[in-house]
Amino acid sequence: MSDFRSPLTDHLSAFVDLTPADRELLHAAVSRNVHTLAARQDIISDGDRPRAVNVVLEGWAMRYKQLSDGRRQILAFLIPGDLCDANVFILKRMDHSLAALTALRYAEIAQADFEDMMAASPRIAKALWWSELVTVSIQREWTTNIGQRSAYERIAHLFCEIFARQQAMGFAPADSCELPLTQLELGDATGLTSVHVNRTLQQLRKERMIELRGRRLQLLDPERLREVAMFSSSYLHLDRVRTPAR
Amino acid sequence: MSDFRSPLTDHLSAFVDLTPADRELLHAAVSRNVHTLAARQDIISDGDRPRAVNVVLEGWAMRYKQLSDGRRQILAFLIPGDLCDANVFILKRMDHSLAALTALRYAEIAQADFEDMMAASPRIAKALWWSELVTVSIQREWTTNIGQRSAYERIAHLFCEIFARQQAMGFAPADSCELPLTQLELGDATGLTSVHVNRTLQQLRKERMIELRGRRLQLLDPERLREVAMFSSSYLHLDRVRTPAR
DNA sequence: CGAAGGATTGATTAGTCTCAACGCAAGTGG
DNA sequence: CCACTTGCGTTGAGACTAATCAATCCTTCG
Repeated sequence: MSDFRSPLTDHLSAFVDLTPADRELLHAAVSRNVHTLAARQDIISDGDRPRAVNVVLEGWAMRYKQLSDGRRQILAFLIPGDLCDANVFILKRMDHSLAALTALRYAEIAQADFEDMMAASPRIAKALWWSELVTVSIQREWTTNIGQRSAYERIAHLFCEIFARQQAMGFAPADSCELPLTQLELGDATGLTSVHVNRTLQQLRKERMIELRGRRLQLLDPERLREVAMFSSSYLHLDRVRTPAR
Repeated sequence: MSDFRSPLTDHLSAFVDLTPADRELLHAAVSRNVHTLAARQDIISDGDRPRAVNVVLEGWAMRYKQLSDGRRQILAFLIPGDLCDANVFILKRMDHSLAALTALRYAEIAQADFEDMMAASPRIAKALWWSELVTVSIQREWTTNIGQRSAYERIAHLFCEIFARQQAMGFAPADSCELPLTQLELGDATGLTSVHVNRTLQQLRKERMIELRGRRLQLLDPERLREVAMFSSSYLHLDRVRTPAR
């Protein structure tokens, strides 16, 4: 029975085979200090001293930066299983904020627990670093997305990524996935206005590539979507390493 | 006499106090395997298997991504002392490329040496992670820069960053620094065409904020430049302020 | 001296933003 | 249960930023 599954173990399993002991460790770490938060509340704000490693358990969160004149850039979407900032302790202050996008459940892992866990299991340590490196890789892809692609390609690319990540976590049945974002949020993530996001979505719909109802994204033609987005999932590094689980 | 100074020790000293033993370790790591490369040559290409941690010793390098249709996004500029990708070994394939922008001297640190060094000195380990976290932080700022700022603000911001980083390393006398980049490269870094970069530079010049001759950038009015760029150096996490090079 | 890469300029166009209004659905308080 | 509010999506017109295309000019360098 109890095999200690959690979003975190599922997330890390995309990269390494965890032993039952690993799972137990991770489960414990993620159970000690669980919080809930309403949508739109900050988990931690720009300028704060980092307290802990946060792990999303339920709901979506985001990383964002606000310019002095109010413009906001969303830097990342965090879905269940995602970690925020392994090793943030090293930095004295947050240079951006984390906030709940939906009602959120998340766990805080204290610095000491985090370090103990990495010391206790080389597999966990490796998986955590993998997760961290993937985060950076995604950030680079976002820079490229915003810097080089047109609005149309950009939204298509974001959708491919969001779908691929949820699929990797095993919670994307068939060709659809959750998308609990407003058009304003999509705009702040892609460097577009919500008005233009709206028109771009209409075009994607008209061309029968996507359907968007409620908080669900339906990919009607994933192949063509990936093509117009020039999407290749390699930057997500979803290649499993099979280390003999002992 | 030999106090084992190198661009790498200078870089890491922006964050921690290194002991003489630390410096010696770092110096050794960076001396074992030094390469030179002509401008425009790849150090390592997208899709390659990561070999080693690279450290820039002389000249500038860049991190970039190329879309399938040829568009290129420059993701980062690397100056002497900068490390490329601590722990890349964990990933199987590069998801972007590294290339020399100018004639380049760089060192390769083998995986084993890198890990030994981190194990041998907690200060070095911490400093290396600091460096890694700052890299990510800069990447997030670039996303924000491209996503939210106008061409004018964007170029101004990039210049502020380039200047601040060189100043932190102690090789920016007064209000000027190196800028060995073509307008095309500036464009690929900021998501603009070289033509528009050219016009934006003219405006910055006309307004007496910068001067740009040869491969040098002169800040005529750093204060105002920072203001229009909405630049705050906090994301560089230069917690320790360097004393000017002697 | 000629070639080549880079910078500059001009004219035109495309893509995205701005502003402003309106529609619709869900939630709230009386 | 209705009137009101609020948040989000949609639409239109017009303005403006940045891209495109195409020369031309400079500089550097072999």
